[in-house]
Amino acid sequence: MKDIALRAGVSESAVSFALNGRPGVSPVTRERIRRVAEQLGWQPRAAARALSGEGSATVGLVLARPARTLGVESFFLQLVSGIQEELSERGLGLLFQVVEGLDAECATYRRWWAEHRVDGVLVVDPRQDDPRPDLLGGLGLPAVMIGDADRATADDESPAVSTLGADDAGIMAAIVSHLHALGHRRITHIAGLPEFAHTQRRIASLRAEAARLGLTEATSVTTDYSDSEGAAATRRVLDQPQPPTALIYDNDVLAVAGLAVALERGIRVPDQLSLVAWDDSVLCRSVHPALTAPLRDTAAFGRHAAQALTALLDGAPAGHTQEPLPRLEARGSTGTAPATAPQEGRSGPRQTS
Amino acid sequence: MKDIALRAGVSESAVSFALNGRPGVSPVTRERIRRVAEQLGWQPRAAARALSGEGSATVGLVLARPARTLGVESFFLQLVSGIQEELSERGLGLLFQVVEGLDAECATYRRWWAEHRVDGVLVVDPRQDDPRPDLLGGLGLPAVMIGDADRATADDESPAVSTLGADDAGIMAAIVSHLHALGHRRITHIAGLPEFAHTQRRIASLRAEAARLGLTEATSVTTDYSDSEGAAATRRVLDQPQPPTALIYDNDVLAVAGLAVALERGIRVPDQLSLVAWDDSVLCRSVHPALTAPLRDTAAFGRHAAQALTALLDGAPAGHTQEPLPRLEARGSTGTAPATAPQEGRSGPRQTS
DNA sequence: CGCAAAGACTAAAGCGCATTAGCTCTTCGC
DNA sequence: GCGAAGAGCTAATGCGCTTTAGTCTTTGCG
Repeated sequence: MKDIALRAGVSESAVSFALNGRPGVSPVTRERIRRVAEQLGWQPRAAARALSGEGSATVGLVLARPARTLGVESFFLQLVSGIQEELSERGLGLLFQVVEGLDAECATYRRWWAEHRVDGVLVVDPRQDDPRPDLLGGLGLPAVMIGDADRATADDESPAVSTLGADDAGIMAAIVSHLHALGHRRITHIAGLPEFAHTQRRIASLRAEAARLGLTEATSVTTDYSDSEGAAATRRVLDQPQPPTALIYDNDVLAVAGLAVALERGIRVPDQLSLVAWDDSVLCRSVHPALTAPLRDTAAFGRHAAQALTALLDGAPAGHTQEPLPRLEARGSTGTAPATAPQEGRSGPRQTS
Repeated sequence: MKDIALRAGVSESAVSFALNGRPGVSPVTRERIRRVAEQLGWQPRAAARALSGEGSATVGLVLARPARTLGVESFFLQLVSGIQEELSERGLGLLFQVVEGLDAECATYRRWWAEHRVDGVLVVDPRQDDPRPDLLGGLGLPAVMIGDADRATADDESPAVSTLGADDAGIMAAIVSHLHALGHRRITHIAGLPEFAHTQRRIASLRAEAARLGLTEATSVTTDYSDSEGAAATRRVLDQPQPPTALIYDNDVLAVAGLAVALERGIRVPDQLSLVAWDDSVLCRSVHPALTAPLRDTAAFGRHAAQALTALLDGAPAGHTQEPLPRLEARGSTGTAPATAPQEGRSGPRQTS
């Protein structure tokens, strides 16, 4: 910067003014300085900038999931990819951290805050009684809860925390309607981790929809999102005396694992059993039969989250944004329910080809 | 820090010395300062630290893949997870960026370097005639090429660039041996992007192994790693007059897509066709039949990469590390080759159940 | 014509830490 | 007993940028 000032024959302050669009330099001087800076390929040093008032030009994202379930869902990289699109435009960096649990996640926020390493954070996997909005609100660290949050908390206490909602209820309604229209009356929902708020919302939505449609046999079982628990839960459910004719899985991995169990048992999909995956992904399209799934635009979701955060960083008040309802793409894994003979024993599990 | 100095009754310098383990303070004073600092929950501000000589305590990782193939492989998140384990211990942050292409990737390195935003970078997907080692070497930005690199370049020009090699040749040899032992004589390799160095190495290794074993029909076709190209390539290969009896896929997504094609055509796996996936993942274990795959410890791979980088940051000379050869896990997708009747027309494709 | 106000620019302070030079007091060696 | 050495600490400087408080010049207007 000193160089630029020297070569342009002005003071360092003038350079700073010129390059940051501040008033105090004539248009002609400004242009001259701009040219010199560009010629020298100058870029402000991030640390210096951060030290003198500006933020760190970085937002944080921490992923707290057991290692076992990491890296299986397409969801996160898609989300991050969308987040980046928005952040890059604003010249913001993304500080990324993978940790084991919630405590470590909170510790990470505290550290980032203390070190002034990030200007804000994006928070995923909202939970029931989530301590994070309060924590972040208390620290005054701008944040966006991705995938909704307890509204009660969000409203009162933490004006720095925005929320971005996915329409879990709407999606669940669409799925259940789809299955109901195909004649399914016994539906089981293989859900994810019970401590996640969206898991609870989905479970509640299933119950509500079932009530609305008069379905008496619509239940949810929770898993840890891992393939092994997905397979185990599927086995358990299919072993019931009156197994369901349709299964709803909370993510693609669970669904694929479930599909494998069905194939392994010689159960024909979708003739004998219909499957729905909550998240669409390459996975859902790759397996045979392809899995019916809601077509969420995850990258857009990430983009919107990043937008909500940048708005917050610009001083806008915290708010709530709702994602539009995605379309449910019917694929090969869902079909008309098998003829409902009252004595269902024969079409149950254990049909080894 | 001023606070700490005040409360401990010493100067700021003493605090700095004490907290950074520098000589110049008595043990008892040091302990007192430590206690006060802890009590106040003090953390050095990252920007200030970076400004005064220290590095930015951050390393960068940029992912340059077409959006289509993003977020499908478990590989990356696993890798990142391993990287983090190592970095966290050293208090280093990970700045993460997703871009569309190689040019954007290089631009990102330049910007990070100019802004002093990172102390070093981890580079994935080495390519043929890769411009990145030279670029990074030229900038003097410490870097680790993950998954080997052109040794020629690495040796001479860029003393700041280490390489971490995966034993592609060894894995390919193991796979081919496995298939050969099962009686397979016609093998096709559905590879990834041809511009990646490891793709070329795998192709070359297949050729070498085939020559060694006297296989005349061992070929490779390249794809962009996407499920659609994986499926398309599989169809094309199976449509040949003398289709192969075994397919080797360069990642899990390709393999799963290929498996779906086989199932769709009613080709029994592994009775009529054996499949091998290069990367193991939940995916490979979830589908039915489960896919034979080499059990690479991807998290360890990431850990080692991070270790190589921290070594570099500590001033160690650049070097090359080699990952151990992973074990090939035989699963349901590989079996003995179908009886090789000279007239093979019947067991070809188009067997609709 | 004189004075105020606006415009263009510079000097200097400060952000929070690390570091170097310097200062004081004790201890040791001869 | 006196100088040197060293331990324990403080004062001051600098990192590269932003920003505030000026300085100087020009312009407008009564």
